[in-house]
Amino acid sequence: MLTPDTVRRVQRAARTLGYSANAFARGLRTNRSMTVGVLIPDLNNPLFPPIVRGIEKALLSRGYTALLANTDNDPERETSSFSALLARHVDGFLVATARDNDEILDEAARREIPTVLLNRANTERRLSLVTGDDRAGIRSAVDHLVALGHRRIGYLAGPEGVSTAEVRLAGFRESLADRGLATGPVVRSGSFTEAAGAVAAATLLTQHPDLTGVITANDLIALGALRTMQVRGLRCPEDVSLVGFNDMRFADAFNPPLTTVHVPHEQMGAEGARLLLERLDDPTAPAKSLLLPVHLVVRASTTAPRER
Amino acid sequence: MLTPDTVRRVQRAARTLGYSANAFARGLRTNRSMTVGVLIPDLNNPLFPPIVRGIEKALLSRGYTALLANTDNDPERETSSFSALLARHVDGFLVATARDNDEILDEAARREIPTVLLNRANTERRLSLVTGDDRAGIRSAVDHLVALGHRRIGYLAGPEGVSTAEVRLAGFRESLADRGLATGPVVRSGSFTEAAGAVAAATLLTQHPDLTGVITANDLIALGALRTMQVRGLRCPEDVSLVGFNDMRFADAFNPPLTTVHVPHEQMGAEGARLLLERLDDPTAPAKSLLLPVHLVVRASTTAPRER
DNA sequence: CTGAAAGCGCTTACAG
DNA sequence: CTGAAAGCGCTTACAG
Repeated sequence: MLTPDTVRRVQRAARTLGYSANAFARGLRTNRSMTVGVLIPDLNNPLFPPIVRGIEKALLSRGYTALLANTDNDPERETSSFSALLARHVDGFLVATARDNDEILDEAARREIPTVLLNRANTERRLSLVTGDDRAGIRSAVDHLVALGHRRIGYLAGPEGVSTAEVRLAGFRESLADRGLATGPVVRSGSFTEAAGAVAAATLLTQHPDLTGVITANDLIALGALRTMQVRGLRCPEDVSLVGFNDMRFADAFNPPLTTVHVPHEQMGAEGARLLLERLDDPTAPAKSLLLPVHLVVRASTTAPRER
Repeated sequence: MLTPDTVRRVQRAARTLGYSANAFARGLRTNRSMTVGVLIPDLNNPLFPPIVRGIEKALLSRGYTALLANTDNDPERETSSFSALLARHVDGFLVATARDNDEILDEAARREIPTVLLNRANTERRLSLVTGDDRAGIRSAVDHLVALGHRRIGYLAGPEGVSTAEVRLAGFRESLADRGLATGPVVRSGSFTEAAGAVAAATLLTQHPDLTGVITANDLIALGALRTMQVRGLRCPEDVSLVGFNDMRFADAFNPPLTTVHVPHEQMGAEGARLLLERLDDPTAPAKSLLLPVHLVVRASTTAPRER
């Protein structure tokens, strides 16, 4: 018979000696690793570190550790990182890589590993996910420009086949239609990067020199557009007003500070982790979609259109 | 007797069936996890994602996986993350958290877990490390301002007890002395952040309104200084020239684009991982210090001092 | 309620 | 050279 006192003394001894159960032996026996795989497409994009932070905070309190893999938007690295995580017996996945028709999602489903999507919409699968309300975000950007008096508004879209790009583009078209405005010109940026955004902006501004406002699918594309405008001697916002998306870190330090749609990324990570923990606790829990509210942050890159 | 052909067929079958050895069982037996713990002080600081990327690239090819922990510069989270990594039997540590007198380093040494420091100098321990050549970097910043004609140069230092802060500050004082200039005024920023940098810049510029040039211990502090100058109606570079450190992502997008010292962070991560792999392959390998070359990138935040 | 025993899936030292 | 056996350190089903 162990007295409570004995229990306490043993626990204290264990602590002072730095004992902790061997994770290998435990995992081998229980088939659980207390580990979650996190797939991030581009850690250098400032939108992702806050997501990772939210994830880590939510997992840590429950004794889980995040295994982070940065795929650099490279399908091959995505596959090999995914395999490495599988081999380490992660209990679940948080997936922020954004390609549609993703075979890693099929594989996770086949192995019945709980998976939650972050910052990307669902495809046909029944997976839990957390996104910002992209449609409402783009709508607030359109409303802002229209309220300032803009009527000729262009759009720099994200790459094809990426769900956030598609939702935001659809939101742009809908919002203009709802306002009774003709569909503005759209140019796709080849990727969510500054370089691709600069190229796309050059095309858009050359083909449509009459535009007074441009909305972009994310802040990096907006930054590329700023650069293109500068090269061409176009002033922002006097000649063209510009709106970004994400309110990523440093968007307020650009020249000019960028009007953009704020997305609560740290919360996104935390909520995603929480949804995953629910599934880990109860594998029969139903899939959920969480849509986080977003809001426009008005800075100096937008103003009323110049008279022409 | 297994023919080579049989071997091949078995291997193929294993591959198609998706077999991979159970990592728990292997770890239990071999006491190796093929896993490396990475401690990062602040993933939201753009200097760290490239380091992580370099680490991951170098580890992946050798079959190791990085377990990333972001400590938010919080000693408590550092300790708990470190314990979580220990419990997962990481084979080694890459440590970029920068507090001096770090008990986690003692603990790693006690357990004989190979450890490499990134972006921070050694304390008394005999550990391998990789840093940028901070001294030379600050010297190039001083030389640049002096060559432009500046004589009254101030310095915004990093927080006390952080090795990079101390080395760069010493470099500033040395460089001025070597140039035969009086030591310029120094104000410490409470942390390597924009907010703390803004506060420190306010103090420096109030106490020394005659300064024509300011060098900062990192780009975030410089960004805070830019903000303070803007609030006070001081123009950069016309009134005060400003130099950052790190050449972090987006330093070229600031207003004005920041003159700063470029540090090869991705290479830093990769070299650090390589040093760690050396130790893992041969625990008797001697400790090495790697000093990576840096260079000044001149942008629009520095110019010749105004006549007064 | 308690304690001994089996077994998770590997690797490796050892017998044949 | 080959193959069977032991054992890593846990957890848990089971006998007492």
